[in-house]
Amino acid sequence: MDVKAEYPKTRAEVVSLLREYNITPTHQRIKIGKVLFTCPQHLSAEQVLAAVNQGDDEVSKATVYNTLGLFAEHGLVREVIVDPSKVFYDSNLTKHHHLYYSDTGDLEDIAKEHIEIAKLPELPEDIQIEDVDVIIRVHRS
Amino acid sequence: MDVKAEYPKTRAEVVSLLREYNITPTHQRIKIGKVLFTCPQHLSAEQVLAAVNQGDDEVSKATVYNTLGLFAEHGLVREVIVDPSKVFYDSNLTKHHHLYYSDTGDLEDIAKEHIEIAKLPELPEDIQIEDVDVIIRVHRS
DNA sequence: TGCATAAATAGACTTCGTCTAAATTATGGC
DNA sequence: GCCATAATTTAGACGAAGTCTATTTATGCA
Repeated sequence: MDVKAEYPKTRAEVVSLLREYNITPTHQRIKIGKVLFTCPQHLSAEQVLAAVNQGDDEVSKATVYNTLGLFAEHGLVREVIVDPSKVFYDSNLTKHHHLYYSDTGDLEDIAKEHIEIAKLPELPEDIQIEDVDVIIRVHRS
Repeated sequence: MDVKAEYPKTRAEVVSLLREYNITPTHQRIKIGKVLFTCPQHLSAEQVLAAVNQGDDEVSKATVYNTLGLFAEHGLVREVIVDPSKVFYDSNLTKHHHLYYSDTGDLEDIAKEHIEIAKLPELPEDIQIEDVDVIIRVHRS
């Protein structure tokens, strides 16, 4: 199920990843993909925008937001909603959970092996589960 | 551990609830408390602001935000971060989890009995857990 | 190459939330 | 009750994240 987890990804690898997920590879999308898939990480849209535009203005704000939304829709990145002020895009394609430091805003992965959900509620037939997010909110004492 | 779960709460009950949680009861805080504790519910700050100011302007925006933040700090309400565009304040004081309909934005409670977390990761000594949030994100098919 | 469609863009705009400095209200000592 | 002091509230300016619109540019297919 999990995608081949090799980082960083070359331009060609990003292109095939996009194709695999039915996303037409364009100049901008590849650029954004290369940033995201440097390593498994959590980036905000603003951070991606900044990273992509090192030096010259190459990709517009609208495109970054559109692209991240598109990637998330197609399952290429995961939206992580833990910070009330911004959403993070997670380029770790394996299933996992999150540890959030509310004092610093740091976000870390927790491998799925470390959390076991033994029971889930039964849901009506017509309901599709998108995700089961477990977020452990902590702070340093 | 769970607080007496009676809704709606009278003015006097809200006042003692505030006192119990070491919050000086003021006119505005009581008014906001009465809105929140009408029943167990999820309200955004904007919704609380609107509810409190039915008719005349009685409580300012700044006070609503300050008060909700204060209530959350003291454990009187719980901040629920599921919607990237706003935070919900949950007046259900019992432990529970959440079901979020990403298509409609609806948020429902899941009683803690329906989800069992069998294993949690070990965390460093100096880390305090604030909350373990489980959010099931769904949509109607 | 030409045409139709998809994608990208600048920048105005919206929304949620924060901040500041002033005004109001409560509190405690006398 | 009266004053000093502290706590709370306030209006409205401000900020940040994200959306929208109208236009331009790129892409792909015949």
